[in-house]
Amino acid sequence: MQNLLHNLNPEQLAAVTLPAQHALILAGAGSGKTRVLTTRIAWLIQTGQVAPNGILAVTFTNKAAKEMTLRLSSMMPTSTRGMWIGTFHGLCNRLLRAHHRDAGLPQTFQILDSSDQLSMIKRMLKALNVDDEKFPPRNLMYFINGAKDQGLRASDVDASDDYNRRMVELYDYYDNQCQREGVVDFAELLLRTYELMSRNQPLREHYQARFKHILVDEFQDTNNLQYNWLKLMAGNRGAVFAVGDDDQSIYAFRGANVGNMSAFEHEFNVQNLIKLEQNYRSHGHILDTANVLIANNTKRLGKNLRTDAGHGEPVRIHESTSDLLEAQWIIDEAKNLIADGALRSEIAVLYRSNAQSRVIEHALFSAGIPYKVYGGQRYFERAEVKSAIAYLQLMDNLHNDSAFLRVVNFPTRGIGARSLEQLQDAARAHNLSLYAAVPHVAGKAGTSLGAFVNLIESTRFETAQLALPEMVIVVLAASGLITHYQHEKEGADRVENLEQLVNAATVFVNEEGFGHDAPAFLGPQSAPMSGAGIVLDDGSEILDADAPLPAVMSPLSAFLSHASLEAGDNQATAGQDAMQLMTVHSAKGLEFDTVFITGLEEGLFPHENAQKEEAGVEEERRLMYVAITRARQRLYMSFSQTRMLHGQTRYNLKSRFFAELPEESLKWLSPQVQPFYRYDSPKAAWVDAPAVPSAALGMRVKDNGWRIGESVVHAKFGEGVIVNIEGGGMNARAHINFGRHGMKLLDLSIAKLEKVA
DNA sequence: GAGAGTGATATGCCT
DNA sequence: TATCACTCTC
Repeated sequence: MQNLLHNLNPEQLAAVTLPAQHALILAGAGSGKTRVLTTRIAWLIQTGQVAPNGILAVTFTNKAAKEMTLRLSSMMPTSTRGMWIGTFHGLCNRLLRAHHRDAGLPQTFQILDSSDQLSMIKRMLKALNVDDEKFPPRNLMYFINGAKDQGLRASDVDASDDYNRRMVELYDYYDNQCQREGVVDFAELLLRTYELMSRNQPLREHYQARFKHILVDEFQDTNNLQYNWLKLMAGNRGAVFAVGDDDQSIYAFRGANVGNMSAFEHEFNVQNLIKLEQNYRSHGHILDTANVLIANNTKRLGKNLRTDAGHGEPVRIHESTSDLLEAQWIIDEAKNLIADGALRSEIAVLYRSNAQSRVIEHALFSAGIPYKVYGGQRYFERAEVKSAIAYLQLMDNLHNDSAFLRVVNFPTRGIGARSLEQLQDAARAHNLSLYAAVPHVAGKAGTSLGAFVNLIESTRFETAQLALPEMVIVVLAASGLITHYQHEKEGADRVENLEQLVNAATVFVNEEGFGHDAPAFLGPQSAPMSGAGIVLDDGSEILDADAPLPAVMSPLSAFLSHASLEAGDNQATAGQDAMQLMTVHSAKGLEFDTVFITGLEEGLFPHENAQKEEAGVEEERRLMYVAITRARQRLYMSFSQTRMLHGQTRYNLKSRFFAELPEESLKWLSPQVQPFYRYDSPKAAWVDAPAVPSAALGMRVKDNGWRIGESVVHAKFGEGVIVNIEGGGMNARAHINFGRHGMKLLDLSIAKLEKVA
């Protein structure tokens, strides 16, 4: 025990040893949040306050859940079995499998990922003859997910006008279609579980009695449905231990509601609020920079990080004349660091949007420095893997129309659009799934479709007794996928990815505790009821979702869930020591010795789409805060006067955030850099910025004395950059980017502009 | 049914 | 600018 609590600072210790009541832990960046969370669990168990199966720990990502499990098992002599640690979606999946009947789902229901969902919506709109110009599939998807995230079914949504009424109808139709096919989207996993628990009292009480302690990671990222889900699971017995950082809330755009933190405090009458403000990650100047910046936000719960590490190096700021030179500077600087012994993997280059990575990648590539870009395509999202998965899905659930359509003619087997149209008509006419409607299609189309059905049937028969990995092998061959890609000229990688699926299945079966001989198909074996089950109103007893996985779902169903819920690593191929490139969003939760924050320009960071409302700018500021706090020892920030974006050169002002940083922690590296557009030194421009297109170099300068790219000051709008000049002489007018005041068109002979020295 | 051509479109992205 | 989804053509 002493061991366990050893080395905790007073705040951490206080948090870990709080009584069994609701608690809100404000955990700053680098303050040992995960440590507190895991130690709390270990402490609760070791002091005998709760049995492992009384613990429910919820995270957002699989990575976080794994990390937590890993740390716990190294911390505790007893195993972590019995505890529920997982993502919201993973836990809901488990509950829904165990209670699929009560939830109104088939045992083998399947999970749609976002792309499946979108194609499903497109298909539906086409079938309903809806104008997809007027109702873009993507918008409908956001509409549906947004509603579900609020806990609203179609019948709960208020539709004020015709357009929304139609959206609601489509939402309803979509839900029905999902139900017919036995598929659920991500939001549905949560909503369905929420509804199940609200409706079914014995079930609810069973789990409420069981989970005495509910711990939530990244609480600031919860949406309203997740918040209510937690409330429901806690009932009035469970103690909720919520850990989060309002200053790191950067996912409002996908429904996260920071307001849940203060709502939690009030609604749960939280008596225990603890702030973890001791930072173990960053040097002083870096931390000061973060603190001073975030203090500009008005809506905060209030928190200030401190460190025992010294000031360290100042935060270095670099200005360049073009994005190309910015990239070059990063490389020069990184080279020096590497020469001084820095690990490449400890150098991260962060940017606000993905489009910015290209220039940097190019420069790194030319310089021969290994690098990794985060955020690429993940394993289970690859087209060939999705197709293989679709065959498996179809075999597990013949009514999954999405899976059917994906593979019915892939590899091609002569089933064209016309045949499918007939099939879809037949399916609609008889209210059947596509698969079931095949016998209703006559003629040639019927024959070729029948052949496909035979293929699926015979493969099912052939694999009925096989274990999952063997089944995958058979399916890969029988489907013709392997052969198809073997004959394609660039198909070698794809064949390899497909073969990888067998490994993935093997690993999965072993890790999840299915016997490795367990037939993939076998439905759940009924687990012995030892009074541990849940007794329903009618006296019948059902499984606790805690029953061993094989009792809850077949290996195949489990594997398919896994493929949807964990699409795989988001990281580029691992391997050698390489520099790390990623967006600020994906850097959350990571840390590096050296961090470059690039593209700090008005319109980019803060992003122009966020500038309209104050809430948007505050979120951008939090994003900047996240970026800064990733750095341990060295932090660089850079911006560029010009940048190529969408094929156009943009002239940006430096980010407003610079004005919010503490000057004493900064070191401006390039005060001497002459802007290439300096009126009196056009020559220097060519030396500094060879990449800038001629139009930008003031070729259009007229006798009005102003040129494109020049910085100006306006009495009312402040500092700006001339982006374009129309006309000449007395009629000259200039488009000027005034950053937060936006783009203005000013008459040069009237507007009182001053040059920036 | 594959490949060329077109045109829209371009924050952030976990499950 | 570059990508992607989708349509058109042979």
